[in-house]
Amino acid sequence: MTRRGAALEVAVLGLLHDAPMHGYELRKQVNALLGWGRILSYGTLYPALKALGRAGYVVADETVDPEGRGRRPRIVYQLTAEGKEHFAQALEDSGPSAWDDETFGVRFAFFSRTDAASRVRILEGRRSRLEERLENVRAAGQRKRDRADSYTLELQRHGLESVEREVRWLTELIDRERSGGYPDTDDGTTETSTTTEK
Amino acid sequence: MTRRGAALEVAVLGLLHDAPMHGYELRKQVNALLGWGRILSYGTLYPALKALGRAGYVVADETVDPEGRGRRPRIVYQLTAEGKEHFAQALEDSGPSAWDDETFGVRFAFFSRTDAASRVRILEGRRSRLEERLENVRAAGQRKRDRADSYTLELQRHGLESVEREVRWLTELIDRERSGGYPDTDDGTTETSTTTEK
DNA sequence: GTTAGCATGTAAGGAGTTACATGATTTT
DNA sequence: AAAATCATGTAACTCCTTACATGCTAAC
Repeated sequence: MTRRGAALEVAVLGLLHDAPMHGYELRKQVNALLGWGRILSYGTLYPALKALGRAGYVVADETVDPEGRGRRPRIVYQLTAEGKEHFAQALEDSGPSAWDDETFGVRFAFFSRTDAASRVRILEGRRSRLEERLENVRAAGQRKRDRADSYTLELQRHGLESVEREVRWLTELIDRERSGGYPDTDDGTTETSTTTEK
Repeated sequence: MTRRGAALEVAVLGLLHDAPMHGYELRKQVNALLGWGRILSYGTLYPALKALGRAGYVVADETVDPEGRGRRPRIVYQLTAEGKEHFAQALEDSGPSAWDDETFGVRFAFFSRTDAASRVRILEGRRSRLEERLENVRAAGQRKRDRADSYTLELQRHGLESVEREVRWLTELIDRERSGGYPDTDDGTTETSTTTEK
């Protein structure tokens, strides 16, 4: 299956895994994570939270009056055990859906919770995806059927360079992963045992 | 107005302006233009062409049997006078909608049909948009409420560098536009000094 | 002769935005 | 006192993808 809208779900689950939060705060964190232009609206977030609740992955606690004052009660969401389980499983998925433009960033942001083997698979998958694109664009550049004024060419040149740059970045990261450059994840949630065989 | 789905419309109109085409060919050209990942489906293209037809911007000619052989008739679309008019007007729009991630590339691709003043406005608008983003991300980096493991940091660093790189690219292009055989007209936005600090 | 590419569409649905609606709290 | 920001949602709509449906033509 690997549904398409997985990016938001993973982001929300991951952030709530870090710490329980209410919607307003969550939105800001998600925007920082997905960031770079796309801004998540409440019209997406709240329904998504409800769906996550129906699925049993989060629970909504209406925290009344945090400190003694008459503060408006805010609805704080937190992960259930099922939610943690589901998140862990989502992080294991290192297939094509993890290489998408939209998804990759989020998956990368939670790499410290992802096992090293999956990390390398995702990075390599992403790299081949980009190399494939380069291949196509370069091939298209050969056969001259397409429009080729100087601006289109300039745009293509810049795009090509950007992608090449990201490929080099990925290569560096892969090398670093292989040589164990990153400190190993040691948060409490080390898939202690039993869990999740497919 | 400035509808959101303008990118596809401008792309189609612009490509048909270059030369009449049938849908299948058009799709490939649009993909080359919008390219870099997103692939346009027929489910989007054909309804869009119908809508453009209803709006009076294109006409569909069913070319029967191009050469003598019993070839399947293909439906060739071409711009009407209204379509050309509408396209020209769309190219004049150098407001915020032309600075979007999705739109900017398409608008840039048709710069050779855009007048020089609009070109500069679009490039500058795009640049300020990106600089605004940099500002926000850098500010967010200061206050340490957000998650900050090494991977998130690495992602942010790379994103920052990419955007900075695009800003430099835009600056080069703007300089080139200004010096490129264009007498310094009184286009209102004279920031001859002051800029680029900060 | 069968696979790959050419060619044109429709129907259903997903993912998200905008605009609407409402009100409390904090800062200036 | 006003403005900004906090806080939570709903309804309508748009853009686009996926999957379906159909059939021709070129190449291997």
